[in-house]
Amino acid sequence: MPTALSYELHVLTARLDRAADVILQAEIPISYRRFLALFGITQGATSQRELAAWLAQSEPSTSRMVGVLSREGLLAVSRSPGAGNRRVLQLTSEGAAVVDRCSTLLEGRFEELVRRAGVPYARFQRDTRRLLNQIGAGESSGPERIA
Amino acid sequence: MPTALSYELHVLTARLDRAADVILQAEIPISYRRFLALFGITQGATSQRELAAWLAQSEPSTSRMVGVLSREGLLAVSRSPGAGNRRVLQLTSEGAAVVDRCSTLLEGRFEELVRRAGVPYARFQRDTRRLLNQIGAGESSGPERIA
DNA sequence: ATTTCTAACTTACCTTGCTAAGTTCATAGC
DNA sequence: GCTATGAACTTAGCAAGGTAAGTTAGAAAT
Repeated sequence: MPTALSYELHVLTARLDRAADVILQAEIPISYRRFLALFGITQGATSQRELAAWLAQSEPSTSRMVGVLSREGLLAVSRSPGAGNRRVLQLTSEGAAVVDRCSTLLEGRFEELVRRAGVPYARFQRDTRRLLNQIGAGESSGPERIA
Repeated sequence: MPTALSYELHVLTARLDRAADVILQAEIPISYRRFLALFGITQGATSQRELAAWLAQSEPSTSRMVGVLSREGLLAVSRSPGAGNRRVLQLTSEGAAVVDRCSTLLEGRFEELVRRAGVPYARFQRDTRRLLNQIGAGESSGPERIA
């Protein structure tokens, strides 16, 4: 897929991620990826498997991320009896504060970028979602499972 | 930027990359990232710095990738006298064959996905490029420097 | 009650991204 | 000729992605 578009999409998201990292770390020592994991919990992911699906990543990666965030005191991990081997994920108050602060820092930044680029937000979003649905067809994972 | 769109873009490119990996490794033991590095050379990158710019990634990452590809015999690295510390990158015949084969495997796959999703390719590409130009404003790197 | 199955999670190991701090080669100034 | 500067690349070390294979807790089957 060295089609120009596919390559350009890759570069675009790589740059967006780095930009988000820079914005966050100017104020809080947290990476965008870690913020996203915490954010997923506020979006309804309550187990590691659900969080992995929301983040669209593998379970081992999510397991490690949960370990890191929990060791940093941003996340509480517990087991609820009678629920198999499942872990219950909850933000600590510190974790919730971090999510709030980060959300504020990033709030509107992307919309502003899209506006300055002269791209109609709704249209680009619709196109992106169509592609997501198309490529995700056949796989049951993804954010729609939770949201 | 936990804006829905920014998150969705991230998920989309992650899935595209994995899909490309699956397609390639079904036939050739090479990752999409390695293919992309080789492909960059066919697109005009002749030094590691240029390749890093084309791949929109850091020079150390590119340095390591070049080392790997050269150790695998896909890439020839040489110095040309009087050119500073610069390395000249060239595909070996095996490397060129790999690029050809991979290009064929991926050919049209992305366009097909876009078509099936009902998204107008040209429009989505134009939008993506506008966003790229906007976020890249101020940075001189990127494919346009070479292509 | 013990065995078996399944879901959820972990461990081990590798790839590949990044930054910060070195190294190397050629040129420019003295 | 010798030193300073700058460009290109490397080394070291960490972050975070992936797969394959292992573990654990409950449910199901006999």
